[in-house]
Amino acid sequence: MAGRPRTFDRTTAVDRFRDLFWQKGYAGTSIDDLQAAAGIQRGSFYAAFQDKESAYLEALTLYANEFAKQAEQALQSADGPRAGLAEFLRFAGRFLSAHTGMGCFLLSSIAQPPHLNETKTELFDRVTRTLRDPLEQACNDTRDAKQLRAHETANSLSAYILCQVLGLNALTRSGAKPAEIQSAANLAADLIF
Amino acid sequence: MAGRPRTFDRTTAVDRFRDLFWQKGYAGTSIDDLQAAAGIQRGSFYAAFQDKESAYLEALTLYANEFAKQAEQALQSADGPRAGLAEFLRFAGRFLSAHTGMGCFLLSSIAQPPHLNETKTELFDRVTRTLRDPLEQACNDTRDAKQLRAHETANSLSAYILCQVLGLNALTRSGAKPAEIQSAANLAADLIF
DNA sequence: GTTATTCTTGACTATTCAGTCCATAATACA
DNA sequence: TGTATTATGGACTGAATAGTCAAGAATAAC
Repeated sequence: MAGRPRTFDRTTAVDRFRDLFWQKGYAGTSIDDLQAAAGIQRGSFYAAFQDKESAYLEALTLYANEFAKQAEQALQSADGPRAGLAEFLRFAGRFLSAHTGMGCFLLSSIAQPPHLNETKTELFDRVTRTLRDPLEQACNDTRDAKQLRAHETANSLSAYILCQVLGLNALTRSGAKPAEIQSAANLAADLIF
Repeated sequence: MAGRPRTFDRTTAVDRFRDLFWQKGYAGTSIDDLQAAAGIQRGSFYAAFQDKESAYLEALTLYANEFAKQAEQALQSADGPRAGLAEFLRFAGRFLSAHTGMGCFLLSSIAQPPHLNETKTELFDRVTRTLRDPLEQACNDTRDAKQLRAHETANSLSAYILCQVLGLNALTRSGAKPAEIQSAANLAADLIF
C-alpha cells in the first residue's frame, strides 16, 4: 500500500461505461469509446477494470441492483401480489417512456446477451436473476393468494410478465413514441388486473 | 448475354444467408461466414450480391414476405378482427416455440435494427412494414367493428400487439423453453379475447 | 532523501473485418 | 476458331478491434 493515486474517479467512470453499454450494447462499444468517455488511457483502463467483459459486468451489476430495487418497490406498492404485477407493468411503462430510444440496460442485456467468456456467463445469469427472481416470487405469491385465473399457472404468468417488459423494451428501442409505450404498458396492466 | 455461368445456385445461397443472419444477426455474421455457407469465394460474393447490406436485405425481404403471409392468414382465419389478433398471437406462440433460441428473423431485426447505410434504411423500413401494416390494419378493423374495449384505441392496441410478439421473440432468444413461450402467447391471446 | 509500490502514457501486436482487384476460366455467339 | 462477356479464386488493402508492455511519474512508508 503506497503508490501513485488514481487521477480519475472509478465510480463515475463505471457510470460512463454504463451509459455507453446501455446505448450501444456490449459489442457496439469499443475500448476506445470507454477510454474517451472516462478520460483515461489504455493501460489505466486495463489496470483498473481487468478487461472489457469485467467493465461491462460491473456496470450492469450496479444498474441491475438499482433497477431491481425500483421494480420490487412497484411489486410491493399495491394491494396484493397480483395488483403488484400490474403496478410493476405501469412502472415499466413510466420508466421506458422516459428513456425513449434507449430502453432499459438490463432488459436489453437479457434480450440480447453478449457473447462472454464461459467463466463470466454464470455471473451474467446471476445479474439477470436480480430482476427475474422477484418477478417469479410475485407470481408464486399470486398463486398462493389464490389470485390466478383460469389457464394461468405461476410459471405461465411469470413468462407472460417478463414477455411484457421485454416487448415494451424492444418497442422503446425500435423508436416507439413515449405515448405508445405508456399506452401499451397500461393496457397490459389493465388486462391482467 | 454470354459469359461464364454461375457454379452455385443463387437462391439457395440467399437461404443460407438468411439462416446465418437469423441466428447470428447482421453484425455477428461476417462475409467469411456467408462465403463458407454458400461455398463461394470473395469475388463471386460481391459480383452476385453487391455487398453485405444488400445480401442481408435480400434475405430479410424474402423471409418477411413469407412470414407476413402466414401472419395475415392467422389474422383472417378467425371470426372477426379481434379474434384474428388473438389467433395471430397463438400463431406467433406456435412459430416461436418451434424455433427455440432463434426466434423470428423479422422480429429480431425490428427489435435490433442493424446500422445500415442511409440509402438502405428506407428499404429496411419498408420490409418491417410488411408485418406492421397488416397488424395496424387489423387494429383499425377492430375499431371499425366496434370491438375495442375501454381505454383501448386502434393505436394502443396495435402497439400492444407488436409489443407482445417482440416480447415473445425476446423470450425465445433468451433461452425460454417452448412450453413457456406457448403458455405466454396463449395467455396473451386469452387476455385480449 | 530513498525505496517500494502503484498509476499513467502511448506505442505496439495480433486478429478480424468489409471491400477491392486482377489474372484466369468458362461460356455464348458469330 | 475467335471474341466478347461473365464468373471464379485468392491475394491484397486499410480500418478497427482487444489486449500487452515498458518506461516514466506520483505517491506513502521508512
